[in-house]
Amino acid sequence: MGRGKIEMKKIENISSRQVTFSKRRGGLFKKAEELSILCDAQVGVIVFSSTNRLYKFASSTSSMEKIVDRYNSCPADSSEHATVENLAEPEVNALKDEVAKLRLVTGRMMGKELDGLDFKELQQLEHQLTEGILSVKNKKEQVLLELLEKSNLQIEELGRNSCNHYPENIQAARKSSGGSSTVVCDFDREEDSDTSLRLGLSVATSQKKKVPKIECTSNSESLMVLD
Amino acid sequence: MGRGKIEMKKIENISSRQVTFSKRRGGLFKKAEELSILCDAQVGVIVFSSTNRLYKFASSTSSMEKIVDRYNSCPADSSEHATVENLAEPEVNALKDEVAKLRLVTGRMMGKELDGLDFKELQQLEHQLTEGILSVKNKKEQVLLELLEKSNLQIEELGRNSCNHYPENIQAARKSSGGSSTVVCDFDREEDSDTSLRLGLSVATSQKKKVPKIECTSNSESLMVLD
DNA sequence: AGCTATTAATAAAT
DNA sequence: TATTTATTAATAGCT
Repeated sequence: MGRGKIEMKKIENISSRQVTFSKRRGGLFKKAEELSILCDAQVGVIVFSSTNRLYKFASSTSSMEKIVDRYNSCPADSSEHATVENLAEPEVNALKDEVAKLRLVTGRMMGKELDGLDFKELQQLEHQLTEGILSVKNKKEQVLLELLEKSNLQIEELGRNSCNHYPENIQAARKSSGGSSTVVCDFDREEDSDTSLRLGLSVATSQKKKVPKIECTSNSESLMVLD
Repeated sequence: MGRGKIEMKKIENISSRQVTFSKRRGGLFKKAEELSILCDAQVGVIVFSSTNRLYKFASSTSSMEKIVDRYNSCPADSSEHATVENLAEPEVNALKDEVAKLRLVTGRMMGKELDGLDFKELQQLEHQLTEGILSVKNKKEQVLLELLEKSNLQIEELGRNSCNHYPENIQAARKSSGGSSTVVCDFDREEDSDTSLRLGLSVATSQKKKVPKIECTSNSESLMVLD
């Protein structure tokens, strides 16, 4: 597409290589922008020249940081290189679509990828989150009450085994365990190793890739891990 | 560069948008590869389709991970090859696992499947949801302010075109558009055809395919401005 | 998925 | 380095 074809190999003449680099870089970024506009896609392009200089493009509604974050939160991709395509398997495609959709949902619930949502959709999302919080708070209360009950039984047990020391405390504890009395505690301090992993909430704050196998608190093997 | 020019704006017809997406994505990746070969550059391209699927290209002597790492720490060099990507058959199983995990996560964020979480995990989940809500609220505010700005420009325009009727209203509107005045509206009524689709919140069902094209933005007749 | 008429990108020249 | 122009390359609309 010029005065003649050129071989697809590194251009040895340095100055013409630099000229071609400038032109084609511009062309590539233009193509990237057109793709993002025409097809409503989020596109990021990173180029390091042979002189180690950085050039980048990010589609206008986004930023390279956002795109890289999103990329980092998508470890299992379809990875179609310029070689063989495995574009068959409708089942696989359906699964990939499902994964992409679910990723988007979790991302949005964590407050990411909100661009492009209109007001009503944001309102609905907020409503969803509010309901989620309510359920979580109720569950927390339930868990706490169960813990309290267990503790009180233990106390009662101990008290019984040690010849009735502190009978009045047992009574007080027992009383509070049943009703809807206000429960206060200080679980909020987050020494925080990485519960998010065990919770399955891998937020992908940029360049997390390694999973350093962190053990945190209690037991609950029933949790799933997003890795 | 086809049978005719096309406007540079989002292609509304879904199937032709998908066709164009495929073709141009291929073209973009090809251009990226040519640039990397001809000019000895390191090139990475990340594309998220409007259906939220990830596609990427990394120049053959590199990998996206390396490129992103290099991007994240810019003043660095290094330019040697690395790992190759290979996709296997148990890919399907991996995808199924992924879907299951993501379903669990979204379910939990919507307040379901909370059994088995301990107190600390619930606390963390609640924290996550709270942050999500905060982001959503901020986004909502931003969207509203943009709508308000648009409305006020429109009002100003109308006022100008109709020989200065109601000049005092124009002033009031103009005044409120700049600051952080409280904005109240009633978007909550949900005649709702299927916002969940565009929101990406249709989690469990998965067999929805139609996209009913909901328009809710811009016109903003339902916005009310106080003070 | 393939097939052309066209437009767009660009190699070489200036 | 910017502009011009002859060619090749990409692709929009069809099928």
